[in-house]
Amino acid sequence: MGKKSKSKKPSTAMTDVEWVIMNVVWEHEPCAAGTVQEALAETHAWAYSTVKTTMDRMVTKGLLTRKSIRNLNLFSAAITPDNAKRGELKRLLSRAFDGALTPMLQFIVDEEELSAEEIQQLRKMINRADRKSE
Amino acid sequence: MGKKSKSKKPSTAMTDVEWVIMNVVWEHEPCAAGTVQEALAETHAWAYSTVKTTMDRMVTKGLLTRKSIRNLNLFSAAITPDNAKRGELKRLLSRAFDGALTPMLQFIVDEEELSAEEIQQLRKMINRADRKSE
DNA sequence: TTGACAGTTCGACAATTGTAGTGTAAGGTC
DNA sequence: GACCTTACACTACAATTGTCGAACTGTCAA
Repeated sequence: MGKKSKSKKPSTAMTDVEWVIMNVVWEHEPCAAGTVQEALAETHAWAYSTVKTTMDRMVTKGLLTRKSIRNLNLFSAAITPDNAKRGELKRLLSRAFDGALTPMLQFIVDEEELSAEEIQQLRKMINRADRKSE
Repeated sequence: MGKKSKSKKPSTAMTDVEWVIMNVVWEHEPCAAGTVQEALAETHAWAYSTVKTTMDRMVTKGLLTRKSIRNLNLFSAAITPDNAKRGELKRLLSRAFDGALTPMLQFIVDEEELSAEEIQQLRKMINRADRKSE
């Protein structure tokens, strides 16, 4: 079969806070809690312990993995960005669009008032996908 | 200006359970908690009080409105399906795609392996949107 | 009037989430 | 060796969420 075998893990749902942290981890992994906290200092004034606690919990949930070297904790993502996105998309799809993709696309196209440029790009994407799938 | 003035209310985020209930309310509003509970009996074995409590909380959150007649509570949605979808989409967008629409569309087109038919439909949507926006 | 019902209100409880303080162990610096 | 800085582990706590049971209250028919 030509299908890529994708997302096996249900990629546990993430809260907003977790997404914020996850995004930083993807960018810096493997990284310490302090690194993440500093990276977020501008946008989120979270105490070190807040970040750390959340990250520990994310390990428990299987969102991150931890590797301890001496007294240093290095965290890495346990799921890929694509996996996470896929999960999120799927959740949105089933909650709000009864699981059907086309209506969702319809909604976006109708509601989001795409700019001419966006439309252009989208058209290109489609052509590419089309060529690939035939 | 030509833009429709849309979504003013931030349409509070809804949990999964709330979405399930909301979907039923949209279909039956105005309706009693019992109606909702029955409608969901097949898919979710929730006790009446579970449904009722959740709906009461949704009123507090501004997701539903309540009108009491005697000892009957009739609930209605305080937000439209479109509003809710828009909110959800927006949240997804900012969490997972850094707020950018095109990358998200890109992701969907790439990852979701659209069928030839879906592609066809999408193409149609775009053409329509395109014509409208010029 | 008395049930049988449908619907209501209240309170409860465990789990999860958002947020952070505190005390402690490890490592580098003079 | 005495210190200071880091990063850690542990604990805490209020708010929100998912789930109900129990007890109370209108209604309507026998």
